[in-house]
Amino acid sequence: MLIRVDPASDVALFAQVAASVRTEMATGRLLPGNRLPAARDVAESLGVNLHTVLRAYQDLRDEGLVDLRRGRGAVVTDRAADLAGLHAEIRALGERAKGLGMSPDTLASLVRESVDG
Amino acid sequence: MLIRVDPASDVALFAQVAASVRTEMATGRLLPGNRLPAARDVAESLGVNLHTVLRAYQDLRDEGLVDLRRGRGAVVTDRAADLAGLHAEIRALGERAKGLGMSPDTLASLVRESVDG
DNA sequence: TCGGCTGTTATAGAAGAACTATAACAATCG
DNA sequence: CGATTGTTATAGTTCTTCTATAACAGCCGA
Repeated sequence: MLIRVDPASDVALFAQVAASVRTEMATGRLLPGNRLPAARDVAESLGVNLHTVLRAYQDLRDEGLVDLRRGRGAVVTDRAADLAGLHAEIRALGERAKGLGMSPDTLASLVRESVDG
Repeated sequence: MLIRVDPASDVALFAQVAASVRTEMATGRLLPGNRLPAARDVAESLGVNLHTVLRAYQDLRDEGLVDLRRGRGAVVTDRAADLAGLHAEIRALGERAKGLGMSPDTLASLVRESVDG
């Protein structure tokens, strides 16, 4: 479970945590049934507050990617497999964009509007 | 030039303006050499502040998508064609994600990490 | 050249989001 | 029971966003 965070990024900390987890799911390093590390552990290892990590976990729950229960932790749901199914396509797009020198923001913005538009 | 803005969105207003412009580029409705509407006009028609629109224009400039000069306005650069080149692929990915009931945030997050990762 | 249009810069304030800190609570599990 | 885990509550600080106003400086057409 690799969770990276860049305090200098313009992306909010909690969003970076959630993004890290999603990527772990998409790449198959985090499978349905697996449990995420305890929020308190992640918070300590990243040097951020407990609530920052919990906010990320709750976002993932709202997306249906994890089940949250006190005492039990955060468990990856079957829906996480959907992310893995898109991984190859996403990676191909990312490589093309990178080859054009396109910024992450630019591509992410286009993709976002492409989904809700 | 369609520039939409949703005050209730969690995406910042200036980011929504920039996203609208990028989408116009990607779909070919805004071509290299075209001039963007004056920031003051956009601000008035959207009911937002001049600076909010200018922040969007400056982000687009930082991405190399427009040239900004006082008195002349914001002119679309050749790099905007790169966006159009990715349009079909982005649209296909967006449709697949939409079919899975995936949120714009989820997909945009995965794509963002796929570029900088 | 003049006048209007354009982005640029400066300043300031209000509002909201993000992050932190602490603490108590409640479900789960060994 | 006791440790672990997410949940909720409260509060305060910091940062970003958005607004408002005003003056400035480059560009262009008449």
